Amino acid sequence: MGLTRTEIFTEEQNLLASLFKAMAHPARIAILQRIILSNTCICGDLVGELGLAQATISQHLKELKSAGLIQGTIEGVSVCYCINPKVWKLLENRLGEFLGSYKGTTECC
Amino acid sequence: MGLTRTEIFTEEQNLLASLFKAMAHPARIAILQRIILSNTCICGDLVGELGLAQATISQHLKELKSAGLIQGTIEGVSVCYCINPKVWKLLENRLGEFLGSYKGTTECC
DNA sequence: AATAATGATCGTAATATTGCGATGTAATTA
DNA sequence: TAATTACATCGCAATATTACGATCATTATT
Repeated sequence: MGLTRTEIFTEEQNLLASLFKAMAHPARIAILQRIILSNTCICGDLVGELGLAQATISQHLKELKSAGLIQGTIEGVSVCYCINPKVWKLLENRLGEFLGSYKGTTECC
Repeated sequence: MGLTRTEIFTEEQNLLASLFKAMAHPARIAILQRIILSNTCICGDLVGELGLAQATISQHLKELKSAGLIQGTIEGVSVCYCINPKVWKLLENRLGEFLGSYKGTTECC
């Protein structure tokens, strides 16, 4: 017990859940917003701007990266992160589909 | 340590994160999909259809309810759940806004 | 080469999540 | 009223997440 039984769900359900999970933390939302804002990538800035330790930021970045939402390239001494356009589009599509599948027509409960 | 430092983030960031968190599990995605499918509410059916114990389903329903995504009303001996249209719309708007704020214009990393 | 700067990773403590059996509760049926 | 049905809640074990200090690796500067 204690671990998600992914095997009993569909690919789609697991994919959506994992994308949601990657964004299910205010720090990661903040990181994404910050990256989007200054379209051109950043990184060390994040440590200064969010009030979290460097190790913590790095960990959150890793999660976003392993979910595919962002990508990072080494740029001299620092690392430049930016949105992964492909995955972002996929997310937009799947999410739009999922959320849009509910047409609040008939009032029930 | 070990607990999310919500106080250092904005309302918006915390709200988005909590909505994502509510949906960050395949079982809860499955439950939402199932509720959406048969627009009219259900409940005990879920236990039969997803391969999880009744206690587990009940727990997931509670999380979805406390996030405001669904609502339940007692219907005789059983409980009828359905989407909370208001929160769903809010979710659609906020999410659309957030995802849409990225215009994959300039390629960077 | 020595030092500094930038991040990643490790180890650890605190807390949260997931899943389930067992039990409790309220309404329905016999 | 007793039994049944449909859920909720409790309590527990296994695992995951969050945060951070400390340390490691890599590149840049002196």
